[in-house]
Amino acid sequence: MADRVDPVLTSAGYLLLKAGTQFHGIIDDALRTVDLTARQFLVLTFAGGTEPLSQSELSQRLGLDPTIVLGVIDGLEDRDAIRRTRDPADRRRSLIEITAAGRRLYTRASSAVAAAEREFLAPLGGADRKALRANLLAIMEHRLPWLGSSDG
Amino acid sequence: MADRVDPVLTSAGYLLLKAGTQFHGIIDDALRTVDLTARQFLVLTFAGGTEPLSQSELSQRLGLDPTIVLGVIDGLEDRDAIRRTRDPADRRRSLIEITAAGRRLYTRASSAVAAAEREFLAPLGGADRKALRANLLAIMEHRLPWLGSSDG
DNA sequence: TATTGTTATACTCTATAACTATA
DNA sequence: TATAGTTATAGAGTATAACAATA
Repeated sequence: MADRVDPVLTSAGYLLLKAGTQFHGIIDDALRTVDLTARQFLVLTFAGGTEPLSQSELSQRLGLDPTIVLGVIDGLEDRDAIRRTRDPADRRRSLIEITAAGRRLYTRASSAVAAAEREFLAPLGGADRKALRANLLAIMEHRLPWLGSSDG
Repeated sequence: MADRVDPVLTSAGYLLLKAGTQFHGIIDDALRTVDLTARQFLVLTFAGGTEPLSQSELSQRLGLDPTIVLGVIDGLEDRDAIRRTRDPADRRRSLIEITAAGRRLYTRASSAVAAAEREFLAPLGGADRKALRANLLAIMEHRLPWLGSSDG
């Protein structure tokens, strides 16, 4: 099958590209029900982590320009989902923490995202889903160093 | 490992998102050696297919606005990589065909892309690479209908 | 002198609407 | 009347550079 189609169009790389952009659109749609963008959702995810992050750390992990992160943070702060606190140890840095309201929002948002992911991966059986995740993790682990594969 | 990281950040969906955007950057870099963008490369790929496509068909397959496709086509035509021909059966449509020079360019470009893909997938062994591609194909097949899984 | 966060500005990219020609 | 392609324009999104506060 698909013999008359250019091999590029069935390559892992091309499919990865298309899967990424399509899934991005899908979670944006799913998150619209809680009035969040994918980008805001990710900021909220990082803000809910164990250690508070500064804005510059956040921009590194998101792979976004600091000036863009700024706007996202402003929006989430206006909605009382996150809070800025000056770092006492270095008063230049502002630490981003999630609020109680932000946590409630995040709970609703992440269940919407999880549902969208389930639907997106529906063509795969359980074993294949697991294999896909493991393979993606193997590829991306060293590109997302803060996943912290082995530091105490 | 990674127990202190939010489950969202190790989910298949999130990894897919990051893999997609990072790989996009990687092929843009790789294609810079032949002075092409990822988008131009894909247009060239479709233009080199068995049947000539119109601009509107092209925009459907690329998932891009027709006005954007227009600009890409203009650029590739200026470089004599593709050629516009009026469809004799419907003189409103302009069919996009690849030229001989375009084919030479495509050959160089696709080997650059293939090398980038090999490097990107390097953490995976042969069996895992095959599994990844098969899983992505299973997910995307019905979302990329022109892959034509079974039409004569 | 370097860095964090911020603001203001310019630039690129994308989408919208209007137009021509074909059907 | 509807569609393919084109053009012009407006809008969103992004990056660049300059500034204030802190180190």
